[in-house]
Amino acid sequence: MARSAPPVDATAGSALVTRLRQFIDLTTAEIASLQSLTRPLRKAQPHEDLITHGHASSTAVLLHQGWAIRHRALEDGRRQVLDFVIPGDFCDPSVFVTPVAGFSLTTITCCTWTPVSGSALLDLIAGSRRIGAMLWWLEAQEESLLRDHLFAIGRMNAQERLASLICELWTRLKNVELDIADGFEWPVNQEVIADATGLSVVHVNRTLRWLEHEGIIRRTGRVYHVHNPERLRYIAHAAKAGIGQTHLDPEIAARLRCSH
Amino acid sequence: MARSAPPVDATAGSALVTRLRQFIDLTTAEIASLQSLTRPLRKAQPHEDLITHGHASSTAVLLHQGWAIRHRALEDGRRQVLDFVIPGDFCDPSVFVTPVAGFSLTTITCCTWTPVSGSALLDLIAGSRRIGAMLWWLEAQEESLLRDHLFAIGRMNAQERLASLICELWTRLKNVELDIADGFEWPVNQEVIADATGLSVVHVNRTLRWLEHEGIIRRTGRVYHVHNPERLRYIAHAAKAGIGQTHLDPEIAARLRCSH
DNA sequence: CGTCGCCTTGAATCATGTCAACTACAGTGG
DNA sequence: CCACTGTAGTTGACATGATTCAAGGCGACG
Repeated sequence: MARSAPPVDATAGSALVTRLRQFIDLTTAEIASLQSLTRPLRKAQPHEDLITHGHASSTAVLLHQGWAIRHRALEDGRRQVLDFVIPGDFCDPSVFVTPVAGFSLTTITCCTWTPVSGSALLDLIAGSRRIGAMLWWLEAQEESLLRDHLFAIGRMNAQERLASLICELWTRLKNVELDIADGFEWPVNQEVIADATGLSVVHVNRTLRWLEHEGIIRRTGRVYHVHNPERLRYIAHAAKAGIGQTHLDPEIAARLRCSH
Repeated sequence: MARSAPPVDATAGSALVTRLRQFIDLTTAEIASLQSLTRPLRKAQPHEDLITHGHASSTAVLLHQGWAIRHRALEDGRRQVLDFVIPGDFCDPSVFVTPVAGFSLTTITCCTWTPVSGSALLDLIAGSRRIGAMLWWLEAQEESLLRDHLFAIGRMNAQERLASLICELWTRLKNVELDIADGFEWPVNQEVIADATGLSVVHVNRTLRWLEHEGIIRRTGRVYHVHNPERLRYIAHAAKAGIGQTHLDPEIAARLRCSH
């Protein structure tokens, strides 16, 4: 409530604002602050490294458009995709305190993004405690995703892993792209999915076909339609795991409202 | 350099200070601040929940003595240990912005710990930007561990997983208990290890015996001795993965030194 | 019309899981 | 002192989910 914010336009940088506004009323000043995180606006082609594993990375990355992955590889070719980075993701602020990146951040489609330096981050936080808390909250969400992912890979079988990954992405995308209904484009090949789920390409293929055969999802190229959301969530154990629950506590939201 | 801090006594609360002092020169004031995080001092028996999955948890937990695990379970009994919590671990500050815990924090030995509220945390940060950065750094380390763990479970075989877990714990313990040489007590049964590595108890047993048979480790009860550190690190791919690299960047340390 | 990337499928193989039994040891109560 | 119990570690035999290898299909592209 309070003073309601102006409608968000479709320019680059709106993804983070779109995402936050679903949970918090942002003031115009706050929106302006956040929009400052669109400068400088960088464009990247697919398969560009925005952060490289083992290299110094002095800035965090705010993604506005496109898809990217965070991943780490061994010399022998084995690779693990740690998570998928979609518009509105802030990846990863803590780079400020770590001298060397522990992973690579690589685009998989054309992207627009903004590098955010540690000092810019500190200024932003100093300027508004609420924004500081929001950033903190974003990072907590990211960590929560990482834990979900760890559980899935450690203790779930192929079907459950795929189901929970699809569930997760679907939900996250709905937070930043409001027009998403029952389907979304997942612009990655099955090798990437394999590396994300800790499975082999062949088995990912089989399992996707199984999900399709069961009428749980439909696929057209790389567009995934969730045909039976209930069953998908059931298989994914999403009631418990639930990224869907990642909302901001009303009480905390209220606290954010008080502190200026 | 500067004004050197007084020797740390062996009272509860020193674990965090010990850990930080290996990377940063702490002023007496800072040590005092950090020591304030020992009140109230709580004691817990083994198998007590300090945080319960799905419940509200309004405070973070700073562990002084003992071992704990963060874990999450499914109704059907499957469980994943997300990480091991040892003295000096701050677990987990972001609880302040999340209404419901996404995991349980359970002691496995007798512990001493301190609950830290969000406001206490904010006061601490407000009091000293350097301490704020240190806390941030601690959280970054924790996230880094989570990523290592994810890689291990997703892409490594049983031997590599066990090796990297042992490597990790050994290194972390050395940061808080300076008298550790080539061995440490790991006070968990093999079921916990199985849940941490995503393996079955039986296979954990076989793999531990294999590590022992190869002369890489020795075990006496739950005391683990690293007999061939080089080979252990080689198997764990620890050169790349390396928690060992988790040092504070000199440049960043310097920056911390400037900001008061 | 050949090549390339990706998806798909079958068959063989392997790492790991499951089931079940046995050992060792500590505690407890008679 | 013994019998009983429970927890944890250990081991073998077998089952199976997932990997690997290998081949074919299919569309995009030059």
